[in-house]
Amino acid sequence: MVTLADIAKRCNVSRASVSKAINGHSDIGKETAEFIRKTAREMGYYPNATARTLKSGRSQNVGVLFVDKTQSGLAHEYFSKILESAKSMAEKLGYDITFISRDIGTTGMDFYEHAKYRQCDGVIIASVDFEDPAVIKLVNSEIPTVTLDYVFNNRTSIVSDNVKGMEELVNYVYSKGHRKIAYIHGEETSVTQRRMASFYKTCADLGIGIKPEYVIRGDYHNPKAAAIATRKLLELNDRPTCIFYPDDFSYIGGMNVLEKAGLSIPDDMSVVGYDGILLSQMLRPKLTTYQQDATFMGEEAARQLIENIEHPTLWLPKQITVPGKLIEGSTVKQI
Amino acid sequence: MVTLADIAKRCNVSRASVSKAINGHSDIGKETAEFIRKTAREMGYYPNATARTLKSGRSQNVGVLFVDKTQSGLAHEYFSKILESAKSMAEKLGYDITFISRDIGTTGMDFYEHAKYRQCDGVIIASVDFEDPAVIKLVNSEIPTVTLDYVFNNRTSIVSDNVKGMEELVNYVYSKGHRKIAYIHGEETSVTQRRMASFYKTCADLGIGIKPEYVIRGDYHNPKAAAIATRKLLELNDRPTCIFYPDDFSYIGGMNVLEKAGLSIPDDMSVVGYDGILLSQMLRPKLTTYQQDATFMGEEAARQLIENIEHPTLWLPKQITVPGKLIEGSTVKQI
DNA sequence: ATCGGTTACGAAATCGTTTAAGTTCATGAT
DNA sequence: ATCATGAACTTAAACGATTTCGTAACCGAT
Repeated sequence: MVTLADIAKRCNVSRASVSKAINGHSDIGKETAEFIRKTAREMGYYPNATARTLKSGRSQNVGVLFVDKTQSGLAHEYFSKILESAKSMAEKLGYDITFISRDIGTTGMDFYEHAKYRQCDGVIIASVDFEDPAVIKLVNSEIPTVTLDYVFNNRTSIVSDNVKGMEELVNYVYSKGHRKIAYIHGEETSVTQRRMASFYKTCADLGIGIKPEYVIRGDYHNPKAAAIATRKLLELNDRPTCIFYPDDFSYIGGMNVLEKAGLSIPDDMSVVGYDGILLSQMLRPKLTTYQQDATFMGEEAARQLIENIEHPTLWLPKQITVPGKLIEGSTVKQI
Repeated sequence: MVTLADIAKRCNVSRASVSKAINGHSDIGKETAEFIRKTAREMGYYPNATARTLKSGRSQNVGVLFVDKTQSGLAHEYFSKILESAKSMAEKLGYDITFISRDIGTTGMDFYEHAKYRQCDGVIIASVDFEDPAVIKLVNSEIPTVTLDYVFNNRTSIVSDNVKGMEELVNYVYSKGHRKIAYIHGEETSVTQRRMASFYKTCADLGIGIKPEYVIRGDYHNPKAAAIATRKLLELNDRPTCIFYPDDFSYIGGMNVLEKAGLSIPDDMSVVGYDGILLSQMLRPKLTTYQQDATFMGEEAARQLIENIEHPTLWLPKQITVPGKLIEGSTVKQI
């Protein structure tokens, strides 16, 4: 391994000068610096992140917390897209990405300790139980963090605009003539709360009442739960004319139930999803859904976090709401 | 931050003794060690991976190379499952996971240099272009590596048993009476080669000839390509009775074409997929497919890599073939 | 009393880099 | 001629751990 000392010896300068040349500091002669850099290249030098981190306290490494309650975190297109784009952006800005988990090996480290152990400059938090004390400890620590789809008031957060999303969907199906709208919602999370509130409010603003039995609990990314909920809706005397699913993937479960019941989509039942995953646009009929801009969210998370890391003084917690867009498929009939 | 020195001072011992106590070395008194550990706990000490790595040369960190030609790497359930399970296993064994990419920031590091820069103890390589010189450089370096679904003769590899998978699928549809079998295959990769070879061989063994026009190129994870290929097959005078798709996801494209053509699955056309992703079991009719054991593959990759890292002397390159299992859905008709 | 062998600990070097605090020397101002 | 200034380097001390070697103390055996 080529070290600064090797280059220093070859160039007849001190290690300090080599370091300065490599890092482009100002107090080094232009020619000397160039000569040193040229020699370094020739000798096949590349820096040692570990030594650099130890001395400087900065690792150029961001952690990601991506714990998966439902075992579907990474398998979920929405989250994997966020991760993928956050990774690309972080790399573009010169940072690597390391997964932060609890309890690596046998050491009982929590998230905060793990992040410190690896000297992460910051942490991106997504798809976790945000009420977990370990998550709260991390968020309240001195380590910069950015949360996705959850807001802590002292931190920057990137949230998909669930209010607007739900509003647009409701308005859309309303414009198609629907008044009896059912909503199969996901498990109790802040995202669900926001969507539900927006659902109720938009309906109220439009002057449509929603029967209590039209709002049923399902689960995100869970076609089976959606199937069960769909069956319940079909058993009602006064059936809805349109069903909102927790997300595109869970809609598959509902789709099967509807087809088995001999109901054609959208002629006998209209449906909408949420997420805008690739699959939804491959199904026939194409699903009407609200596409969240996961790519932008991931990029923005990385950008904001690194901004916070590199300019801690002029940083203020921001709440960034990312709009998506309604994708008009063919699953909502004009009535 | 609490350091070894702080603990040493508090305990009135040397830093060396603290290190020994923490790491459970033998040349330290039992009681002293216990006392030191207790004090360390009280003081809220946790080690600094960076310093440890710098001195010891071991980072307890493995890199993953997960480059995405098709932009679908992480979005692909198969690969995200592999990653997820490799991550869990690595963590269980005391290792963290860092993504290794080319060209972090503006430095022109290749994969090998990047891995060295971060002092990765080993690298898991999946879903990349294995003929990329940068990948080959990494694989031929002194850094332990494990490859997934690709074999280098000097390295351990974990490959899904594509030969057996294809064989079982062909035998299955043969047993259902099919003789005119079409195969829409993925892009040219070693996996495709293996599946194709097995497809032809199994058909030959069964004594069925395959018309050249029954074998068409599609793409992995690409419903549109599958749709186009499916249309071509439907235009044939002598249509196949069963179509093999590159994978479950791309089958969606074919499914739409078949339905639009008024062909019912499996009554008018039988189909099989590959992968066994969650979606395939949610569709109706349930897709007949070959489920790859992605979870085991990821775990095994981590296990093997860490074995190689920790016992380099008694290590030999291994090629581990992981069988999957046929999932009998309802998309193949008995004829 | 001496010797060899453990056991338990400490001193000090080391990993590769960064950086605060000098030092040297030429330059220009007074 | 003197002195402040600044550019260009060097020195040396960190950063937090690990690890080799050394040594003191104690044990039992001769």
